[in-house]
Amino acid sequence: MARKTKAEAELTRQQILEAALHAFHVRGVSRTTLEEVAKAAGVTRGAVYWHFANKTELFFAMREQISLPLLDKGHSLILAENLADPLDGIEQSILALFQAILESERVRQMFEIIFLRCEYVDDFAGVLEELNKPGLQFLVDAELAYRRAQAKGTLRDGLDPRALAMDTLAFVRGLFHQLLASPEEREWPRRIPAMVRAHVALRRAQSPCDPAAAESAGAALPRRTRRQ
Amino acid sequence: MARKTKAEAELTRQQILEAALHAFHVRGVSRTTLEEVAKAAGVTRGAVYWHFANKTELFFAMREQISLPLLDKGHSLILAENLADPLDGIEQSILALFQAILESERVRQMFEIIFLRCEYVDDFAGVLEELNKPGLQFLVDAELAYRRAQAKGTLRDGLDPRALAMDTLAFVRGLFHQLLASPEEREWPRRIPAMVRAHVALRRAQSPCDPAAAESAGAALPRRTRRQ
DNA sequence: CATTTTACATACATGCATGGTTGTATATAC
DNA sequence: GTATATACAACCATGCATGTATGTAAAATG
Repeated sequence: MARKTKAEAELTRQQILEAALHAFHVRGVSRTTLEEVAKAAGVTRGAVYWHFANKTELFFAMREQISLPLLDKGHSLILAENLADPLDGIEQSILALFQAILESERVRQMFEIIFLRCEYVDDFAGVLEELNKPGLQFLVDAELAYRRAQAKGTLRDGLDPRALAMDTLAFVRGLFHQLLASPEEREWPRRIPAMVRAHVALRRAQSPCDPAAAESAGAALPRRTRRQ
Repeated sequence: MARKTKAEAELTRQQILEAALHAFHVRGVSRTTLEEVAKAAGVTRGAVYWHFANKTELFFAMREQISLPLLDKGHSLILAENLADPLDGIEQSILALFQAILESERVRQMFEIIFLRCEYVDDFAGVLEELNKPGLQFLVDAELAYRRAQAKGTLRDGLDPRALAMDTLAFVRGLFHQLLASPEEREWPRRIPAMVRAHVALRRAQSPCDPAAAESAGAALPRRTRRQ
């Protein structure tokens, strides 16, 4: 057919990416055919091969487009300056991540593809390291946040920031997978914020030997009003 | 060729399962060809099709054979009676799970296949529910264990057993995925037990206003001697 | 000992996904 | 305004994975 203008070409590129997202989500990465992607995007395989060298590059492009903004936001939230309590930064960044998944169909589908509909071998083995990088970044950021909280006295005594960071990372990752593995559960929007807050609350300092304070700080489902 | 005796047939069945484990691990489930499995097992595709209807059934059989014993062991450990502290049951069952992965190549490969080399669509969508079942079981068991600890006074005050169980499940699942995602890390054998013990230690009761006790109970890397 | 069933190996038919090639009409550069 | 690069569509060749059908020799059955 006729040649398209640059803007139109970019549009079909986006349509192909969007079609790939849905196709990968429904059929899994390896079973999806570029023919399916093309048809869903309203083009032929020729167009797909024009914009992307092969299925692997299409996958990487799709993933990158959706995940990069999320990582930036999380990183900036956790280490936000001028926080009354650095633990709030940890709490907020985790909450933001899960809210993004709960609110955006696209984001959730992308993560479902990455964690449940992709086989990490051959070309895709490299993605694993990519997936670890945000985790390592969170580990560093969280440890620093915990250390700041320790300095400010908002962290419980006797806890090691590094160990806490690893524990929190495991918690986030696990909750992540639980959410992705059972997306039909309608309680998540209420349950997840409660679990995240309970997780952080376990680590907050409590006035020693003050029963009232201990109760509010250690409660499993604290109804604290959000700061900031 | 010649017909084999029943014992020999069972042996080739096991060889096929073993070959499938390795093939799935190296090439991913969807990319592995039954021809590859057959060749690795020293038979032809005819033998594979004789013992298993198709790749899906082969996958299920492989998974079931390895995972069933693990689930039984974990369940019995967490709810073991006559424990001085029910929290030790939680700790021990989690430790046993990770030890199984760290010690057995077969077990680790099986989990890597399940979590990193399989796409959960079509025939395999049902596996997701299977994967959730152990989690739900652990949730029930852990909540009960936390409740028992609460009754015995070994649990910190102000904590909700149900919320704790969900938190611990998320922690275990997350640590699980971290371990599987970076198996080359040689520190896991030391790090994981420390993290598990630190996780449980955060929830143990501490004698209020006793600095010495608080320090030992809340320490991030407690060197407690194992009970039982 | 005759019959049947078992435990495979071998061969065949089918479909489909991939990658490459070619064609082409138009936007863009000069 | 001409030349060239662009943005695809259409066509083709190849290979490979699956499933099934058939062959077969020995074990199991009675």
